[in-house]
Amino acid sequence: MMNTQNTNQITIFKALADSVRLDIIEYLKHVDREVTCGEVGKALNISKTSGSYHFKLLQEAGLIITRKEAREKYVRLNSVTFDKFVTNFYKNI
Amino acid sequence: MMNTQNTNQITIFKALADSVRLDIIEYLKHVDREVTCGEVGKALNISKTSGSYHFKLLQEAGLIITRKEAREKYVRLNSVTFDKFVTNFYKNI
DNA sequence: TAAATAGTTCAAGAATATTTGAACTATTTT
DNA sequence: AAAATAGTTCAAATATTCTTGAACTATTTA
Repeated sequence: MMNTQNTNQITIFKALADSVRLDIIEYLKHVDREVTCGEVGKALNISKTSGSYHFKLLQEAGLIITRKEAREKYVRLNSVTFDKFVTNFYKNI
Repeated sequence: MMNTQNTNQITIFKALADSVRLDIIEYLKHVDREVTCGEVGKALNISKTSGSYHFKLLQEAGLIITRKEAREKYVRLNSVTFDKFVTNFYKNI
């Protein structure tokens, strides 16, 4: 399996520069456990296709860790990357 | 004079999600003093118009402090905002 | 084994963001 | 006073990002 993770500052900032992805991150941070893409999508009202797109970008930026189990894909925040680059995370200040 | 500064997480991330603006920030961080837009533009090979656009976004995100003196506009990093939200800043990791 | 479920991929369309050049204001230099 | 310089604004062109639906793979359930 090839490594698709890209730990460039700009990749991370681009990944964070979208409200859908910030919603996802906020959700993952809040629940603080592994959840399926479907659960996140339902909770945040994101379509499957759009979710797939956004989870991919977050994963490529190294901001989430994903694991496929059978039909489902589990995601959780990658707190190593997240805490390294993101401080004072509040969606609204 | 109206306040155009917008301290939202997403505004900051969007401001950081562009290579021209990261170049500008890196430059300002490196020189560590007030410089004119013109100096930055020349050093980084950014056109006046494009520079004007990018400096505006950085200012609106609160990432730089600007001061107009006669013909020239001086800019410097706003380290309060920058240090609050950006840690481990290296353009390439 | 057929139907349902979870997620991906693709191409097209829509929305946003960036660049460009021309015209402009304001200031400084000649 | 004319020319040069520093920067801004605008609208048009271009580039990039995001959303959508259809078709797809793989797995699970009825």
